[in-house]
Amino acid sequence: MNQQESYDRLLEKGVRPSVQRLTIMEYLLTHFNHPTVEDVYNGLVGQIPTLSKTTVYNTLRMFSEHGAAQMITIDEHRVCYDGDIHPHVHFFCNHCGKVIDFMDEDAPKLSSPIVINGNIVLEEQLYYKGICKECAEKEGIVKN
Amino acid sequence: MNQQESYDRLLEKGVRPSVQRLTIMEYLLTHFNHPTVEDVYNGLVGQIPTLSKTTVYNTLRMFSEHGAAQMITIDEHRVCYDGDIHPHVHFFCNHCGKVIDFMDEDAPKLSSPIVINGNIVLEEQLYYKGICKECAEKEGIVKN
DNA sequence: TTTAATTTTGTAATTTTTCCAAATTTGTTT
DNA sequence: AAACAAATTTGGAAAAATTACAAAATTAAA
Repeated sequence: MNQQESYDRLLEKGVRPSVQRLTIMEYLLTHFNHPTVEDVYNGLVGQIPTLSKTTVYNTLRMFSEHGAAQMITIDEHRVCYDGDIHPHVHFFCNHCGKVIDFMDEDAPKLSSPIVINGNIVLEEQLYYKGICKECAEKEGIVKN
Repeated sequence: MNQQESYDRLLEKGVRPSVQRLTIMEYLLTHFNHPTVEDVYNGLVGQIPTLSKTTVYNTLRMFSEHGAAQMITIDEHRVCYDGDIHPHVHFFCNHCGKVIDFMDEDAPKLSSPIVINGNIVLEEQLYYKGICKECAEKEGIVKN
């Protein structure tokens, strides 16, 4: 499916490909539900039985360092990742812990590294927190 | 010092005051360096020798739920808190892990809860990541 | 096809955070 | 102020997430 795309993404971002790295990237490019390390591991250990959780940790962190994926730390409990590296806003539901994309909202887009008071800005993120539609309906909060 | 201010903040945000809560709020209002639970605990255990770390965890989380403090989760390792609840941008240094305020930058300000696609937005945060001035100079990256 | 370099693995350790029941404190009513 | 109820705090133990690290496996280079 997204093998080629995964490969391209790694090369483009200066990440040397390997079986594990390609597979993990492919997972990100077919699962845009902001998976955690646990999710990625569980999703791939059937395919790569020897896969180590450490590898998933290292690889995802490395992807984010190379800009090949986005690290999302809104949830105080777990880090999750996003294969979509276009600027977009994230919404975190305080009730169910789900992260959803707000594509249509204005997201800050950093064209190139900027310097503010001597501090080098490499990345910016905007997120919202609140109660998602499903939870709001379930809880009977029902706001429109 | 900030006793009165601490007291007012708690009342204003609907948090029932107690010795521990007042002391913790006072700590936040005199230490704007984005302290972690650990920092707050260490800073106060001299004053309140029986202070429990659990209390600090519970209290800070509760403050943020009541809007009496901001919870910051940029650092994947530890949550930190900000007694400054005015909208402002945070900058996180990838090298030293420090969080600094960017007061002059445009921060998104949520006037009242808004609803996007049925999702209720209660809070929004914008942050930058990069390399702080000190680290940049130390590392010889020196960009201007 | 050796040798070197990189990557992966797996276990153990560390760190952060939560759980929970007992103890304490606070507030209320008499 | 004494007794009672409610809320808060405490501390130790447990859970969850993440990292360290050295050995094993894989890949690249010579």
